[in-house]
Amino acid sequence: MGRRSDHTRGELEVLFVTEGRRLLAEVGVTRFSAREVAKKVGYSIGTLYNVFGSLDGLMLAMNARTLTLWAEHLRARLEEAGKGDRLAALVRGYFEFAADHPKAWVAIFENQMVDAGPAPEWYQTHVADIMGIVVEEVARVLPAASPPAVLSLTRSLVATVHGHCIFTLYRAFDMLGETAPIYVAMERVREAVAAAGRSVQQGPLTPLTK
Amino acid sequence: MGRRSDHTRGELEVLFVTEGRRLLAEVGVTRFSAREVAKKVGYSIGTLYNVFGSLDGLMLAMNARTLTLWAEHLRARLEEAGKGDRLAALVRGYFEFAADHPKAWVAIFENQMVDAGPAPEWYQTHVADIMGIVVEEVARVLPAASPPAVLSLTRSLVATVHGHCIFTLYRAFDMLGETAPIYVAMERVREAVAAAGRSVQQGPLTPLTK
DNA sequence: CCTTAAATTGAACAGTGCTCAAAATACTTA
DNA sequence: TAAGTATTTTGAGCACTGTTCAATTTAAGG
Repeated sequence: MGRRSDHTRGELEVLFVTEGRRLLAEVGVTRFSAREVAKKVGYSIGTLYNVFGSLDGLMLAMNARTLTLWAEHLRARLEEAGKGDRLAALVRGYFEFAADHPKAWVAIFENQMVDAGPAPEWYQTHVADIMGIVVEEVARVLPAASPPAVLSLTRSLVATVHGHCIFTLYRAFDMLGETAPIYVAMERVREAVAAAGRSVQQGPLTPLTK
Repeated sequence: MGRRSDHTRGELEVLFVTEGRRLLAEVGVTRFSAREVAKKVGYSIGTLYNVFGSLDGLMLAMNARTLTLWAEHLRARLEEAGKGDRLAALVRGYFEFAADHPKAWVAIFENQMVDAGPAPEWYQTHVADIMGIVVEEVARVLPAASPPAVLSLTRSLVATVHGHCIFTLYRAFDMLGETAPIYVAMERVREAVAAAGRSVQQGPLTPLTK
């Protein structure tokens, strides 16, 4: 059927994503170039567009790979933590991965445009996988909490950690003094979990959803 | 001296920034075009580059204007709050402004690149102004806290609210259920302030900086 | 009016994402 | 093996981008 003998379609995808992520890590999302990726892989731009449809398509595939690596990192940190403070391990894993792959990490979020439609289902699967890791640990810490409450709290905890993480990476508001952001984020998480624990055992004074 | 009689340099800056922000609000940061701005204002690209030096220069000027409007919005909300819950007013103001000017708001943060140097001082002034608003209110709620503790807590509170705000705007993790993000963010802020209040009155059990 | 200095211009350059007729390749059938 | 068919692969071409800078236009001074 005319495919070049040396690579199947699936191998091609991997090639483009791998080399694309290498370039992304070098130059960042703004100076990223599909042409450059194609050149490094040794195929033409046309082939890249046949495989991914658009730059956004390639970006999505690369971000999915990043999400997979991120999930692996989190699971590894959890394994290390064992029966210790597993939530702290997750927070540390969040920060560590962002610090180790800053350009790839911000690409995940910067690509999410404000008015872009929802991501395709296969991509949302990757997101759900990572969130599932956190949900599981939050549920473990709050065994008496209802599943919706666990989901809501998880979302809030991730948002909290994300805010601290992104401010650290962007060096925003450094004028407010050099604090240990991981430690501070963990404090916020502990407080939120403690508050949720109280409202679970004595009935919610203030409901989590308004 | 050869300036076109109808506009001084300062007026030109305002013209470009105003029209630029209009375009930004329409098309967002990714499809923004300096040429388009110049065309709408009625000057050539060359003039735009004489005034701002680069696209980043124009972007910075536009973001500075956004920060000013944001600060005005926050102060207005504070005035409304009077002696009520002023921190809640700030959280509401944070979310409201982001929701009302989504494209301009994300531009403030997306433009902050990972490896870009620090912003020029005149720009940092605008950032410091907004942070000053929050610092003042945090200090008001925790009169016994030391200034460094107030700064550190402020940074953490803003990061927390920012995380919830950006997740809402990006519709990230919507699969975890539809919660009221403003309310949840306010819960996190209340918990953090309460915890800080406790550690102030009975001496910090765990120091804020590690 | 002529000189001088500043402001304004826009063609030109190197790059981008993206398309799609044509070429190259492989598989199938005779 | 040769011809025919189906599928990849290609890359010039299009419309755009940010950026530069010699040339032009404009205004002020003498």
